[in-house]
Amino acid sequence: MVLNLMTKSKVLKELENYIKDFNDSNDLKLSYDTIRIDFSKQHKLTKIKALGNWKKINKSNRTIFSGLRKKIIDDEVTSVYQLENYNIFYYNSNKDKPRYRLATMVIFGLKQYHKEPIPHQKIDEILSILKNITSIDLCFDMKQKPNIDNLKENFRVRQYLTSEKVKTDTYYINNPNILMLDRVCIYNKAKKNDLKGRLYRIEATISIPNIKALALPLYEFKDIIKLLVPFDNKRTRPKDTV
DNA sequence: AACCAGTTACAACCCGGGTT
DNA sequence: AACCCGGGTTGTAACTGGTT
Repeated sequence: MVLNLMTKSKVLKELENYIKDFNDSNDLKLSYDTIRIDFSKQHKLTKIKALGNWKKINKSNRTIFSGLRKKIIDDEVTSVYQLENYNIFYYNSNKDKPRYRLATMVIFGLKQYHKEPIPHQKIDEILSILKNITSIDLCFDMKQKPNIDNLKENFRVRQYLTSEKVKTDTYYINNPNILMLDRVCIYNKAKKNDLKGRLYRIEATISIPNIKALALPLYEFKDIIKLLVPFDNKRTRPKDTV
């Protein structure tokens, strides 16, 4: 199958414009790092497979599954495939048992400093086929150390412990009680990716029930960021944003 | 600009058989 | 038995073009 030249997919363009408008009018810098798309494989899979070489991933590979960032997915995932060496995966689901036709595409690592990003054309190709976005991760990067104590006054915050019960500087709000804002994660990005200097990331997982009526809880996310970062008086944005 | 009818595109649905 | 996937059909939203 010959891939024709594709223009940027409509859904991605609309999402980017939506975020850009918010950023411009709020003097903020939010970026999307992850895109997830639930889809039915029927009539879609042949086109998806034609995009390149898909490798089957052993389900016991924990690092891959943590990359998918979904709670309790083990039970509903039957198999995982990766597109070449890109951060592009789809996992087959058994949620619609006994039909086994649902899958979720996950494209992540779109806002990175230590690694070449996924070619934008690949993302466009996928979205031109699937024509939907089910959820995204938005992130806000900064050099200041986030003020977790301040956040604790307003939300139930959990500190991530390793399997040996060692405390880390990763924190979660697993249930922010905000419509469409499923989860917030705050972590030391520099440490995670072995970067020089200081870099912290605030990340929000946002579900998109209807891509045609795009309405993201961005003001709510901004309020959470404000709790974590001392804002400058004259500007609405932290001084040393990345 | 508003209306409608016919057409197109695609998601949703059921079926059934292949593979692990 | 659990998993995987294509064929075929149907419902419907989006688009097209002609008429008032």
